[in-house]
Amino acid sequence: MDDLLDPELFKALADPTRVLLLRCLLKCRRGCSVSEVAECCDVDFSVVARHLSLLARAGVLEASKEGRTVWYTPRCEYLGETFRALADAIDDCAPTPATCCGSDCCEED
Amino acid sequence: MDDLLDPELFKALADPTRVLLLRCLLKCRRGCSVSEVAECCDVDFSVVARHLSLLARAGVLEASKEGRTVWYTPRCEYLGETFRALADAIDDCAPTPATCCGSDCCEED
DNA sequence: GCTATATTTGCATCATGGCGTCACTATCCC
DNA sequence: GGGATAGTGACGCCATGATGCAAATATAGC
Repeated sequence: MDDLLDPELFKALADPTRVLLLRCLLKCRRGCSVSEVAECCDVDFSVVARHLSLLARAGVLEASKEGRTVWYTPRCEYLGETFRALADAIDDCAPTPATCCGSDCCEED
Repeated sequence: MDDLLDPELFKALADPTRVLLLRCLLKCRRGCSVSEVAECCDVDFSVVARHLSLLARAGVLEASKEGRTVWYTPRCEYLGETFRALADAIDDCAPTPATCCGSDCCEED
């Protein structure tokens, strides 16, 4: 759980522009170059390039350079697994019949 | 998918302090007051109160006032469902055999 | 080498967000 | 009512981050 609730991943997905770009790439169902993705929204090209680079660094996208162009692809498998594991972990914390750890409930491991 | 990839939810989970508080509440497996949660970390009490309020506004926590104290509980069911639906939606976008929409791949609905 | 194309990087600007302090409100107990 | 406790709200400070522009880098084709 402590690994799954990773602020860094959420930070990458916390910006509307980045989410827009990711949605674009997900719908695309194939690798897209920076130039292609940049057509999704009307921010500057350099901004798109930076956002994609950040998403790749966060593990959301995979980047593969081919000549002058960089192809970005969503890491669907990783993302799917991560969010599903997170969902499972959260479910495990669901309100069972009064399972309370008492006053030490706030200790970190 | 467009609803599931919600920057607002991710924004709420993008701060390390907030994630710490949420982890605390998840481990707790019961409602906690602001004061209790505030013992998790060493930021100011008012900061914790603000973070919890924000998490509640984002749908991550549920708040219920009882006298002077406010009890915060993680919305496990909502969160579990949301992340699982997100995982499913992402899986659906996984690289099937060369399913490409051509040059219009970046259109928004 | 020269030029065009694809992307990255540096810089300045501006907005957002996290934090602490303090004042305020609400509620409980005497 | 008066004092203590629980939480909220209003500021100001500071760090981070999103953006656009322009220069720099990398690579392909000639």
